[in-house]
Amino acid sequence: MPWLRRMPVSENQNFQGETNMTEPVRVRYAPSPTGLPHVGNIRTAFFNWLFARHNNGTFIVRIEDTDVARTVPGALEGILEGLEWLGIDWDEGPRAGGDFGPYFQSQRLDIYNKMAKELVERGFAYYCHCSSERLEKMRAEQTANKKPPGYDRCCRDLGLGGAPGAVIRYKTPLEAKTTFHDLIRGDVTFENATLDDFVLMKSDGYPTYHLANVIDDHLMKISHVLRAEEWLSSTPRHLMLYNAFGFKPPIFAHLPIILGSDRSKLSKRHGAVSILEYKEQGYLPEAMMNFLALLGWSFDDKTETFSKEELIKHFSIERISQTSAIFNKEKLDWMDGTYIRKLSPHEFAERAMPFLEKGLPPEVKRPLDISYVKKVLPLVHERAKTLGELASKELTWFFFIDKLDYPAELLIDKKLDRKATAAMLDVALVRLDELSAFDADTLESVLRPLSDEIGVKAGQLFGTVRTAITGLTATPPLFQTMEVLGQNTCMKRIKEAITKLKENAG
RNA sequence: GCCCCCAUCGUCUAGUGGCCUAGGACAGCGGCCUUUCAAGCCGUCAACAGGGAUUCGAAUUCCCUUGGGGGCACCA
Repeated sequence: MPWLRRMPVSENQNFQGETNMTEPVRVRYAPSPTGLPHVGNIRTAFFNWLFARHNNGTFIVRIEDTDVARTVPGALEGILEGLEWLGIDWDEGPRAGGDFGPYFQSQRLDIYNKMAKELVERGFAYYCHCSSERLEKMRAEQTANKKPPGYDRCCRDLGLGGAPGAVIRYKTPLEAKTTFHDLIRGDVTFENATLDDFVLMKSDGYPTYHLANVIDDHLMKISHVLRAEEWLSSTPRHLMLYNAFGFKPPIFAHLPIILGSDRSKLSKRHGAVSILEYKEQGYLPEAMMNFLALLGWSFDDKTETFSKEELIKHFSIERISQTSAIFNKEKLDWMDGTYIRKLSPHEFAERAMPFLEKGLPPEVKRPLDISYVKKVLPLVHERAKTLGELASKELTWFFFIDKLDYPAELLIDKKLDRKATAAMLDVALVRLDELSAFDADTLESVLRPLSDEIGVKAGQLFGTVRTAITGLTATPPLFQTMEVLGQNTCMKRIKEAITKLKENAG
């Protein structure tokens, strides 16, 4: 009975990940509320969720709030908001409850305390009275002498008792190896001698991640631990703890890390790293989900588009890549564009509205005129990569603002001069004034022949009118744009353009 | 410095000894369409890090080198 073992093990430990499918799949996402929900973290949560859903298992959110100093107010809410935005729901955890709670580690302190003490009593751990100053100095010397930094085991055999300021350390076996089977990386072996006596309980009475995560994963009956690769090197420590406690370890799978464009771990300087930033920028959650799924996982040699249901259906750990992946924002943009284009006009309007309300200049009257917006939106639907950029100068401002701001030169075609341009607009103005209908077809039937009449190419005339009407050279189709803008606005803007040309003529 | 992981187009990847003169996608480039911009369609550029070994045969197996990443806290 391993539970009764009194001395640290010294024989080689082998932990083969038995895929015992008779046990229910229970996986967890265990964020620490120390900052915004990083896309890398969320991707880990997402893969856990996919694995749970694929196997009809349970997805648990557990909050690892054991670092009092680093806890950030609002971080927890942000993390949950990020999950909810993507449509990742959890069966147990904050707000959801469950039979294995509490799901906040800060509320489980007595458990960790009791179990850590038990480890001390049974000879697997010991109290350490070393001050942080001493440890810092020790580390500095080790680094200076190019030695691997690590606790020098000063208190290991002193048989010290608990005291204020003391910590509990694990008595790492000095010999032998720890081997385990990782579902993504195969067998991984560490020499125990390369591991130091790590801290289990901090002096403030909180457990370290190593202790708390092992105890909770066991108590919460976690079957598989899918976590980022940065945890790979602390897995042997966890295994030693499972062994010391006599717990059966879960099956491990260490996910590839997401990198920034310079191949280092994705961080702030690479741009947006919080999933909520993407929400605010108007990316579609379903596109984000699809994109994230393909960062480190693939289905076959050609499928790029997956609905949530398809992802759940096809997801498997075997198809997770072993290689870290660079976050390719260009591809995200493309994918988001494809999802936007698939939206029905109604749904597009529905989802775009909040972004227009937020992003259009303040002088535009709120609330926006919905029926007008619904006329504008189809013209920009296939041009937007995100909902957020819908409310940009380039895409929609000119539909809503009163006064256009652009240089007169923009009106003038390369092969024409200022005078000819003004003359062209003069004629156009007259023709448009005569119109009783102002729809795209009518407009084309009037303006297209006009170019012949004036002796310019259609594109030259249209280009100048386009700029006069929108202040831009790249816009949705001219006649449809004019139809939406209406006769009055178009006439007014052409007049303003003519004035602009004549004013600066000298 | 020590430990661990990884290595196919610029990027995400397919590829589990012969189907590979290496496939797809994004980006790039060229073209078509066209009133501009998009979208769409067609085409094109572009990779098995290097060296050994195993084998009739290696992107696929093994070893070494190199390169990249991660870890080495009273942080998670």
